[in-house]
Amino acid sequence: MAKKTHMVICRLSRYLSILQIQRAEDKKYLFSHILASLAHVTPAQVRRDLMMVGANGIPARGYEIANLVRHIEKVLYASHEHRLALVGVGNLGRAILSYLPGRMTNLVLAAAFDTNPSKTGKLLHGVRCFSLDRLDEIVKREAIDIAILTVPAAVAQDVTDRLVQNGIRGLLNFTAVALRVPRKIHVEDLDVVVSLEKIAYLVREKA
Amino acid sequence: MAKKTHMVICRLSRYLSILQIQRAEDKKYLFSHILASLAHVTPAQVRRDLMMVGANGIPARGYEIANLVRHIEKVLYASHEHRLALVGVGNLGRAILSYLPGRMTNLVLAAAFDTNPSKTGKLLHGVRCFSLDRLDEIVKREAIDIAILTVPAAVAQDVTDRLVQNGIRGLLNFTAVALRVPRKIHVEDLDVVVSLEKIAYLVREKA
DNA sequence: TAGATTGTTAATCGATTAACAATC
DNA sequence: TAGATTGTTAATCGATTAACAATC
Repeated sequence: MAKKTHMVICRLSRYLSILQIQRAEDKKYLFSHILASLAHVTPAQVRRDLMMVGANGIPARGYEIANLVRHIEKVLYASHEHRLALVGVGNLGRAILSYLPGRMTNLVLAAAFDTNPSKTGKLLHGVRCFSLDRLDEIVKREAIDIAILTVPAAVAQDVTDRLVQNGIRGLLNFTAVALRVPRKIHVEDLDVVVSLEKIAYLVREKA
Repeated sequence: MAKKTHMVICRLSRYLSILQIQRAEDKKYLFSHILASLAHVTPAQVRRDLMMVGANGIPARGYEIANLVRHIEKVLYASHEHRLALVGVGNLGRAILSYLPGRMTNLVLAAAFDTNPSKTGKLLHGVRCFSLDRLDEIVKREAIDIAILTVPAAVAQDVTDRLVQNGIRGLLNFTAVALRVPRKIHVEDLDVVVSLEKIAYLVREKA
């Protein structure tokens, strides 16, 4: 299967939520141009994305929704469970902890880490919080393979190194730091300030 | 000036923070390949980005840091102030409110909105929180042109419509909803779940 | 000058778009 | 069949990479 870019994954995720609504309304088939208008993309884009995941439509009838959902879920959702850790239970970390549960399929928040003793040992939104000292031990024990990094910038690289050493393979980085990781590790940067600066830039340009 | 993509803006932002550290260490000039290694990109990439913002280097000496900072800031930071509103002071909204102040240049958080009466009227991290009923009035009065959307998915489109009607021109969308907006409005989607699903997908693919 | 840098140019790669033929 | 859809193909566009000439 070909590589999927962020945009494709993002669109597939969007299609899926639309399809589930359509299915709830007892529709069996859906035309690509209907799906396209609901997801705000072009019909051709929809068809290409769906071909990519291996789903075929029928001319004059469209795509079978149940079939489509199955195909998209196969690509989007892990066949096996991924186990996640959140490192850094500050304001942002807590917000993510409260937001995620129930919104993911086959992605399990298995642990949270923080240095603050007032947080460790507690259960936060159903997730056990451990001391950062125990990172190595817990990451291995819980077979965690993806981490969400919401620590202060100053310690971001150190924490990353420890995570990588203990077998982490994917990283969602909320810090503004350019993390240095081995090639095999996938890092996704998500900086709110950068996004806002980009929006401000585009707003000025379009004016 | 040509269009700048998200990646360019992201890199420029990264260069800037590195340059400011270098300047603090009293360095006057910096070679592109040094900057490149610090930002984890190729030297050619750095040079292209810097040419794009109109900065010129000197062979055998490199780029003058002060000059460079000026050029990047000119592109990255607004010449005039942008005023932001945050709509939806839930867990995520609060986290963003606490995170942003002091991290932005020429971007001012002018107001927050929520329906919950226990939050309205208060000052949250230095930002006044208003009732959602007063959205139209306040957005106009405060000349807000960019909004951060952290409301529940169910009301996202409604709130967006009201924001657009009152002159918002850029939108950072944290909801999973595909917002329908006029062409002139720039929407940036930032969905944590989608990012995690992408990471999980890439982790599986690389395995 | 020699060496290491810079800016420039053409080539590559990926994703998107547009035009077309095939299908029910 | 006719009409509206689908899959396929070639063309376009943008960003990145690689190779080169110019500069201090």
